[in-house]
Amino acid sequence: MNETRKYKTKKQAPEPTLKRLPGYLYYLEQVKEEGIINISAPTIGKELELDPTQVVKDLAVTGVKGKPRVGYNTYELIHALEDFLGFNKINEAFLVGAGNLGSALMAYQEHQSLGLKILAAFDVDEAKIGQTIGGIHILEYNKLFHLSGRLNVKIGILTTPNHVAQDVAEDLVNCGIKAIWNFTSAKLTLPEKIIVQNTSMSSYAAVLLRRLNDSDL
Amino acid sequence: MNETRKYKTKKQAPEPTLKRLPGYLYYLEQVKEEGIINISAPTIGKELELDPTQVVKDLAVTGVKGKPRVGYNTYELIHALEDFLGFNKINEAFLVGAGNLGSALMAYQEHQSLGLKILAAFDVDEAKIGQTIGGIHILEYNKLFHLSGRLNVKIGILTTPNHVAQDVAEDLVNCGIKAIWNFTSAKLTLPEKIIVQNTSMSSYAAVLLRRLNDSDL
DNA sequence: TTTCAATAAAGAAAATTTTCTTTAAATTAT
DNA sequence: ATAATTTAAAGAAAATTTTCTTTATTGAAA
Repeated sequence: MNETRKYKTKKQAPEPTLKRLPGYLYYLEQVKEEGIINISAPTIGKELELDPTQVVKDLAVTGVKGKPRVGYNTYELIHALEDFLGFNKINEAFLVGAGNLGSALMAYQEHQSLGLKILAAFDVDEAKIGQTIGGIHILEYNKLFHLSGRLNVKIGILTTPNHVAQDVAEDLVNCGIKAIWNFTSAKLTLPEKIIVQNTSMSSYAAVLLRRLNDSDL
Repeated sequence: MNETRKYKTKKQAPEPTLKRLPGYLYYLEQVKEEGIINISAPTIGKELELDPTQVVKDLAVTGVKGKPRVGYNTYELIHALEDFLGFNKINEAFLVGAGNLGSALMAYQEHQSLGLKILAAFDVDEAKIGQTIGGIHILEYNKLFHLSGRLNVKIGILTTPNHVAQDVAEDLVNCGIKAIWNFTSAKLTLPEKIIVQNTSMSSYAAVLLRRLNDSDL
């Protein structure tokens, strides 16, 4: 038994579960549109091609209880999921690196449904500074340090070239950023407390291409 | 024992391994730049914060053999990885949905290092048709059917709105597409043989936001 | 040479995640 | 009311992935 963790030992949800949760949320929103009030785990599982017990276990992390013979309350479940994931509050973020991928993410409106609000973007390229993409201003990189002092932004979106990623990440940490969404290929070495979410396109491409090459001999 | 698979039972690499491989590749390219000819698994592991035996197991899928006391040949390993992942050949793709995310991916040059070549993009929006982004032409959606007859494109990149994703995916399959890189939130129901790689930003956001909310109580 | 140390490879163990079973609860039909 | 059926929840088993051990090979040093 871990004495130091006697309280607050709500063992955090496993990553595979977390990754599936937005899928449930998206599906449930469709279901709600159809006016369905209650939905069972087997029904959800059938639609999303998941084991029904897996669905039950996944949804259990939100704390919502389903009723036997009835299922879950659609509305309650949606809210619990949004709540659990933090999608229904405004999660402010800074973005660094307004290149192709960066400006894409700025323009990508869908972030809003994740409650993600990019307050400002930063770049060192004079040509980009002053521009506005998707309603987000691109500011001079150095402004990051001033702005972060006034605002309490916790999320940094990293879309710089790989070779400056580590330096920028360290700057972000010094600016009080708690979590970094890393879109670069660089392996970031940062204090343990910092949450790093690596989202490298190449990982996905790797799986896709390999499976494809596997399939045709 | 599975008699039907006596030959060709090169059990395919596990997905976690595949997802790590591009990381090795990126790191090894840096190492090569520094003129380092041989590198050991423990060294790689230290840099990438991975267990050394995990590194050995991961790299073993490429078939490259390392030498005790010496390590792997950097050059050989890079090529084996590129080969294994299919990054060093041209993987032609069509993209459907030239919205924010779609045009971002078109502009995103880094795909080239994955050997991914987007031959053309398709959209139904008159305003977008005829435009060129990142050197890729946006064509009328219906042209997809003509073009696919002449070309032998196997990869489809799906960046449409969610509500048309299923229909477009089916069209792509009918056009001979073998693998779909799905950036939408829709759950695609397609023939089993079709390889679907779901890459939903919201899954990543979910993990990031949850971990962040976990950390500050 | 001969010994020693570092390391890849192969196999075993541990941890994690998914799937399977059982149990209990709740609604509907008889 | 009562029984039957569906379903969530909890626990067990299985599968997968990661980490740990052991073994054997290779190059360097004595």
